[in-house]
Amino acid sequence: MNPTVPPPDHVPAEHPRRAEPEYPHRSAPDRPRRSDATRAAILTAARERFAADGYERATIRTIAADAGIDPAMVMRYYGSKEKLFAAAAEFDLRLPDLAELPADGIGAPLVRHMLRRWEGDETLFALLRAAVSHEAAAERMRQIFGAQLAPALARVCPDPADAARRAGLVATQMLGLALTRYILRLPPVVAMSPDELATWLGPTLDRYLTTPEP
Amino acid sequence: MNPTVPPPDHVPAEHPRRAEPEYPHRSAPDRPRRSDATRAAILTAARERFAADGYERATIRTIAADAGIDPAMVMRYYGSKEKLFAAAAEFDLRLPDLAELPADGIGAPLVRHMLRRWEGDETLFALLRAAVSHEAAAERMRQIFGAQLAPALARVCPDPADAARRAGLVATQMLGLALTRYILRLPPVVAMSPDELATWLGPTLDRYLTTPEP
DNA sequence: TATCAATGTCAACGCCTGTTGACCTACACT
DNA sequence: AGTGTAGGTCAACAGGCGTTGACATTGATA
Repeated sequence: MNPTVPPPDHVPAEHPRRAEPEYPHRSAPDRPRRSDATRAAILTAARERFAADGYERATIRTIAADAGIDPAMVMRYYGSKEKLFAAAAEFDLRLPDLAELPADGIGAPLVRHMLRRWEGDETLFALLRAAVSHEAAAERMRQIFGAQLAPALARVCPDPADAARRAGLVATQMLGLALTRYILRLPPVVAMSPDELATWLGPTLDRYLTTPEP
Repeated sequence: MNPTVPPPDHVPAEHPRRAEPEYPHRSAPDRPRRSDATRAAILTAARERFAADGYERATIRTIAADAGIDPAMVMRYYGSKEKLFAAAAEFDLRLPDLAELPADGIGAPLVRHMLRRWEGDETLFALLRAAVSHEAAAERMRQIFGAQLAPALARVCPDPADAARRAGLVATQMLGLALTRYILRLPPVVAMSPDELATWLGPTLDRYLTTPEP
């Protein structure tokens, strides 16, 4: 034993093994990496699998197989299944500026926008399927609600004080639509066209947003 | 070899091993069995676990442990995890006769009834959590919709021809409420009282049920 | 060209799962 | 009293899971 070694009162640090190198010799840390294609393929496959199968049935192995790479690469680039999901479940509702719409007719366009968003991006499937039995995913949904939907709706609420409650009411209807149409696939809800749905649900949303406190 | 034995061209039947004995010597096949308490304990534990964890995270082993018995008993009495879920997910909405209510005020009582039903019986939690990533459970939800909700609502629809569509619209709102309040736990929705929710959502349901085709 | 980190491959680990078969125990009937 | 069967226990199986470590290959930099 060499008595000159530093005393062991320091933490052995994170011991990052071979996780996610830091590129210390590069000037721009966000420069494109040679592995970007692989990372993207993993993320795409992950979204597909999480969307189709939910969190627990989607496995690292099948995701890797879909992406045409080794399961170990998934661990290398994303650390764990949990973190892979967190990366795959990033989502932007892309809500338009609702103040530009006629104040009493926001509902129908909003329904149409959400239907397009659901049908064009499977990330929301992945999120909802996972959120139902996975607390981290549920937290992510609450976050999207609080950071994206609620603020956008607050701009068109007559009384900003209870804007959160009104946004919550809107969420019950919008998420219920997605659940019954895309996940449970209740036949009558599947059969209706986006325009029909907008016509029926639009006034509901308008009432939740603008009707004075009952 | 006895040549009088029947020729072997018959199917060896189901080969039920030791599954679910038939009680051939008893007169009443549905007489109470000595194992009824165990069966009930299994079913109760199964509902709790399926409700809390969803289909895949709920394991036969933990369910058996909750019930204080051996995992093999679960297999003996219910055959497989799939069949255990099918047994645990039996559900009756217990909808009242809606025709007895004032025709234009069905919505609010209906909301209150459904909230009571959700809070008093975890079976619906089990069903919804499982249905999102389990096709058999989704089919069960469609079945409850088609056999219980839709017929009850059809009795109060002005035009029975599109009663199914109106029931579908009601389902979007009711299931969306359950999803956001009990599963995702969106704070504003959790915070509202049953009466507040009935006041807000009641008119929505009334409109879906009674408004002329838009 | 030599070097070394980034990228990728392969095989295995420990754990947990649904399910099964062999084996006891205790009750209800004759 | 004796016997057959329902009820219950135990240990193991085969397979899948997330995850890891050792090793090979590639390509940009020096």
